[in-house]
Amino acid sequence: MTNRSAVDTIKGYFYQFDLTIKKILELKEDGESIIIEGIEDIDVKSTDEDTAIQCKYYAKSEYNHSVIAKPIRLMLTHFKESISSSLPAINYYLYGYFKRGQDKLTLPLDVQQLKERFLIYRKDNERYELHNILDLTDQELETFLKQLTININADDYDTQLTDIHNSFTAKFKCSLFQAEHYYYNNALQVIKRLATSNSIEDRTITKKEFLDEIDKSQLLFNEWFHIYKERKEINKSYRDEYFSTLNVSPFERFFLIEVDPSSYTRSYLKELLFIISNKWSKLSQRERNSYCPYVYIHKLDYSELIQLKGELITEQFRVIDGFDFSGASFNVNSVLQTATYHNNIKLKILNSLDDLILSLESSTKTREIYQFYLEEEYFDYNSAAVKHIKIPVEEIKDIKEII
DNA sequence: CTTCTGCCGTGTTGCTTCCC
DNA sequence: GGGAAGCAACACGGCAGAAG
Repeated sequence: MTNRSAVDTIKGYFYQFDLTIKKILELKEDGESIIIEGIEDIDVKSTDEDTAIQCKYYAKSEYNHSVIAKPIRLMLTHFKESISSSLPAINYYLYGYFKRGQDKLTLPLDVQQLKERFLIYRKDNERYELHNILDLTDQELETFLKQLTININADDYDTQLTDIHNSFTAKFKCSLFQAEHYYYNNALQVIKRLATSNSIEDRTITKKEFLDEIDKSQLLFNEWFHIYKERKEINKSYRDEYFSTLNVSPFERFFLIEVDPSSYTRSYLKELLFIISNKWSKLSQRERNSYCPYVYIHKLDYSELIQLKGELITEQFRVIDGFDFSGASFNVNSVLQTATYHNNIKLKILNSLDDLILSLESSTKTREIYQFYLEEEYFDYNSAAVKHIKIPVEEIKDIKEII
């Protein structure tokens, strides 16, 4: 039970991030903006008005006046400050999710109810009346009520999240998978950067800036996305999306794998190569279109690559790399030769990105690139004819779970 | 309905280390 | 030796749920 509250607190945070994303998407004009943690949790600056939004997520508790009383008093305090220094009026929006008890609050509020339920409170056995402390007239409280919106029937966590995913599919004309793994993931990345910035300017973003920033093929490693979704689930959804076709077509598949030199072990990589070869080649005698996959290993030491290939050959696992004899230069036709039952080529290893590009350009078959990267993408191949899937992973182990 | 609890992030304080 | 920079320990406050 030690981390019980932590999990719920994190869910509360995510609820707030999601609401932020939702509010940005709801902005009408490209130039309108939001501020994270400005006056309240989220401040919306649209052309005609400003709204300070306070967000509460109580997954397991019941609504009570006292729960939202504090935020309302904070809002009233801000209201008082803004009228006494004659700042422009802003709207206040209290957005909350509760398990039950919403019927305790009847809207709209009148001044008397506002005082009784929210402004009169006790602390350390002392009775306080905030409207008197702040010296506000009933007329002013009336104005405050006009600027205040309370919504305690907010969407629950999952509904709100599904909502956002759907907005992304509509806006970017993409699949639900892409909405979640690309746009939502990138959106979290942007929100995270804003939320952890110090200055108000850095916590501000316009709708246009936001949309431009999340609409990139580059997908960065994002620890928040990994909190939101367990690594295993992420791997499974990648697997379901890209690697679960039953009838594997005889395409030229290029697997790009990045190793982390600090944690590299040869046996682990070899195991992965065996898995790739096994799953993505067809070399039976009766197969008319036999084939095997290509592999390029990023950041692997050159001498280590030679030793690795040597070991594979010793173990009767036939690999080719386009170099036919000692001293030869890279022969693209050699590496492109069809793998068959008879020549028993199980894997084609490309030694460099240059060899990879040459092979991609010279092949006339259907080509697919699967790039697995740790922190940053390392290969771009812009061709409408070639499917290029980029998948961020944390370690080689993840690739095994995905393919 | 209020108070308590565990957790987290942040700000403060006072000390050490480093460089001039 | 003095001042600036860095760092660890600590306290504090906010959060949501649970207990009282």
